[in-house]
Amino acid sequence: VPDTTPATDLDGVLRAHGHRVTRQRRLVWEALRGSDRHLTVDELAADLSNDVDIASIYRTLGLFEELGVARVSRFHDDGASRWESAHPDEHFHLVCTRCGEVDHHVGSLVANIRSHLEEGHGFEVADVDLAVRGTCARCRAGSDEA
Amino acid sequence: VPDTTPATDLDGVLRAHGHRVTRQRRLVWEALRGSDRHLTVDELAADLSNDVDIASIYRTLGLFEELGVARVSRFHDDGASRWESAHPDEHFHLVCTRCGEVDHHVGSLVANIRSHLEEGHGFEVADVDLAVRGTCARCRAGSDEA
DNA sequence: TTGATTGCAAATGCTTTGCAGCCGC
DNA sequence: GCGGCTGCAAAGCATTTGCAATCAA
Repeated sequence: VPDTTPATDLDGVLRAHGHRVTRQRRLVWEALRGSDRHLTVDELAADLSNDVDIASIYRTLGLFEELGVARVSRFHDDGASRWESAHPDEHFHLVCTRCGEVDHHVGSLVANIRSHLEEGHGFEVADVDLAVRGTCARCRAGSDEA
Repeated sequence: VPDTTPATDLDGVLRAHGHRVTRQRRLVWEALRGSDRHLTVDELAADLSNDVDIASIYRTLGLFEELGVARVSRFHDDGASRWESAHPDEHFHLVCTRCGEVDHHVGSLVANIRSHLEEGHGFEVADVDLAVRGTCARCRAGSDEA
């Protein structure tokens, strides 16, 4: 299910902030958008192995995050960050500890959290990062993927 | 505000699972419980510098997590894990990106998330990890801590 | 042309691991 | 005494950084 995100005009965003449009940035962007999964830097590097150096991938992802077009999470305990292109709908992550799958769950929940905190506690919410670990329906049904 | 957590019988928990009670495990446990903050391993190591080797701190924390008496989070983007003794009330973390403080927010929200997912989606929830980044009320009031 | 950006390689920092000696049981 | 634990030092990995060459504007 590639091309999850509505077409973001990467070139425009870059130029609007005074950054240059480079082949590498376009490639990283396409790799991010072309996947429906959360990608580790290693996975991105594998995709782009001969085209973009891993150091540039890191720098590019950092820039994308700054520009608000990409998002990181660290919900796996293997120490590796996972990236996705920024999604317009706020969502949270369902992490299955059995099969490793990470699903998005879109709903009003994140908005509820925001307003709850803004109104009740004077906390100005910038970013809600909600990860739920557990066992997904598929894994619960079939005992495992033996 | 030390001693946040109700007295957990560490010795009992360890023995119940066939682990040995050692001086180091007691010391790490006291250091964890004696702080109201989330501690990095470095901070723990500083507290216990001449008493417990850092490798043993890592191993001990891993064991504590397995036993359910300690909890890790990685909501700071500095790559360092932060530990706290397991709290009986489910809560989520308010991370102020201005002053770095991490507050707990206890409420029904986590329970809501649980039931929402269990009932609606067949997802068996093991662990809810909710981090909200933003600016705390104190930092919003006084411009900064200059 | 010019300075932002890249590639390469070295370095950093957190965390893990192998192993000999130690200590709880 | 036995086997689990610890300390020490040496890896392991993900990520960052210095620097000369490259390329977008």
